[in-house]
Amino acid sequence: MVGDTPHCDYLHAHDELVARVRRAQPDEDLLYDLAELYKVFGDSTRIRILYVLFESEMCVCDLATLLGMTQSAISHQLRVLKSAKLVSYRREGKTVFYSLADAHVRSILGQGMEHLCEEGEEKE
Amino acid sequence: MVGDTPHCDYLHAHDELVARVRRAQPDEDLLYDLAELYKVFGDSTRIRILYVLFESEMCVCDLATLLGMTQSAISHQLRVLKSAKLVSYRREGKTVFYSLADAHVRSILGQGMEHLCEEGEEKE
DNA sequence: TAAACACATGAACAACTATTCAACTGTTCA
DNA sequence: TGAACAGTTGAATAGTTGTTCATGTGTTTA
Repeated sequence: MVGDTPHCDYLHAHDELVARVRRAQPDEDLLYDLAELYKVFGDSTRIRILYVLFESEMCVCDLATLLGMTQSAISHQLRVLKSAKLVSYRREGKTVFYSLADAHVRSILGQGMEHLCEEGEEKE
Repeated sequence: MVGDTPHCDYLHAHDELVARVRRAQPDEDLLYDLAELYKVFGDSTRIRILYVLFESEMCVCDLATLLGMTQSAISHQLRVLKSAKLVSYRREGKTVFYSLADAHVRSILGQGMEHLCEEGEEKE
């Protein structure tokens, strides 16, 4: 799958650097899982759901109404959020209430928002 | 595009909540951009690139060697990272060195990793 | 100037993903 | 029990995306 990798002429000059960096890399599987986690945040429907739940727990139907989408679409996305452990839920009769799973979700969203809002300010 | 949205029977009972939450929502475009930002993190090749740059600035060729991929693939992904302002670069002769753009990138990666590593511990 | 090198880019293809539609749970209440 | 409701799920489809291959750009050096 890898084939012949490129090889810049002065790579040997960087050999030590490359080796050091390689040793410092986290486990490949961990990085894969990390990407999978961010992939979950990388959809505007899911982000909107998270931001609604940021304010209050809510049932599927109200979420659908609020976001102007079908229950089915919302439910599919909640499934993704649930399996990434970003939301939790409780059942109350026919209704299922979803809420944010933990504080990490809030802080991840916060960091991302900060990055967005500070763009264009830091070059001088 | 929206069609008829669902409407659970007791929605009227939640009207106030729904209205309050709706007012608290960030601008739709902002949430879209936020999702776009996370989408950039949501690919294992790009995550691996970021984690390499976490350790040291590096040229495209060394990145390709380190990750066992073609220059072209890396270059395409660097383009994505660049336009999301997650990496910056400097030219030195024929070579282009890439590095992490700012501290946000580090802290976003850190939060994500924390979330991953704490999974399974918080249920009791 | 021409060749060699590091990198960027456009088109094409394969793999993935979000939404829709239809059918299916599980709960309530008449 | 059975109808109505809230939510879930599977299959299908349209849209998106990552990699590859071929080519193009910009820099160095012979």
